[in-house]
Amino acid sequence: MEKEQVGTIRFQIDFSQPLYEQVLDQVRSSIAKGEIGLGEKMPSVRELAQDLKMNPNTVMRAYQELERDGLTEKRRGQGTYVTSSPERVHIFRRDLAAQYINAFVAQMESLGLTEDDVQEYIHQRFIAGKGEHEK
Amino acid sequence: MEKEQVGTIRFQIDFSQPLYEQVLDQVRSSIAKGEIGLGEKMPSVRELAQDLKMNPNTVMRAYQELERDGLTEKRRGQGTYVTSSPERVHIFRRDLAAQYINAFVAQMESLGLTEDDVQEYIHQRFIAGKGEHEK
DNA sequence: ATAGGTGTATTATATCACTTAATACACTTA
DNA sequence: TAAGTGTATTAAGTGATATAATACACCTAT
Repeated sequence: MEKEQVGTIRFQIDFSQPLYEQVLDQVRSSIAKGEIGLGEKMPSVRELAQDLKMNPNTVMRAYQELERDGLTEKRRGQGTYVTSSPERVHIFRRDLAAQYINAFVAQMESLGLTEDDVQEYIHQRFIAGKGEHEK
Repeated sequence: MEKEQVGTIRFQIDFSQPLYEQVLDQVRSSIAKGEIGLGEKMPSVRELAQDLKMNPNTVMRAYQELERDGLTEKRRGQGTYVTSSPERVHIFRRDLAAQYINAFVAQMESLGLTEDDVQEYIHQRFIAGKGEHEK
């Protein structure tokens, strides 16, 4: 697993998934968790591409999706900035969470599991995940 | 969405995901929910391929994965049968559920959500899903 | 004005996963 | 023997992903 720190953002890139998708997910996560501050300047397309050893077009694809998410804003000739609106981040988090949950519940139902089963599993899983940091 | 009934199994095939994966998931679900009985005979590779309008090789790929799951057994020259072992089905359901949950919890944590957030969301989602049948 | 940094667009090329098609073989049952 | 099983092989086509090489319009600092 490639581990790279670019500005405020930590990246772990591998080849299990499309590169643009990994960049997208990890920047989304950094913004959602507040690891990158609101209004902060993002690395330029070329800079990030060079640091992550990938093509500028690939990074571009992730950046365009971030703007569609409402998480970033482009300023012509200047660069890309994290949105200054806490609401935008909140809305994004809520929407994506809903999307993840729908998919997850569908998976659970396809296995014939009930809500109680799921709640219990989730609880166990969160307990198990305690204290696991930077493994 | 293509809707096909083949023997005891209902299929809904589209082009959003790999075909072999959709076949795999839907047969897994049918077995996990007990919609196909233990020991029951599966449609032959060629028959299912014809009914679902896809290539036998594609169906084969799904069938081989099903056997690796421990959900089916092949009898040379005869056909493919659902396993007669309830334990196998149980183990499969538990393992796959754990896998789904790990991925899901990772997604939730990447959005900075806590266990309480998740439990509440799940609860709401299950309530919302009540009464939605055969839409 | 110029140089260098922004995001963006285009064209070409390469690779890989997925899918289909056409056969062929060994096995089992009627 | 004939028909139906799973399986294997080879060839071909398609689309998503990624890279490479350029080019352009915009902004800012020198």
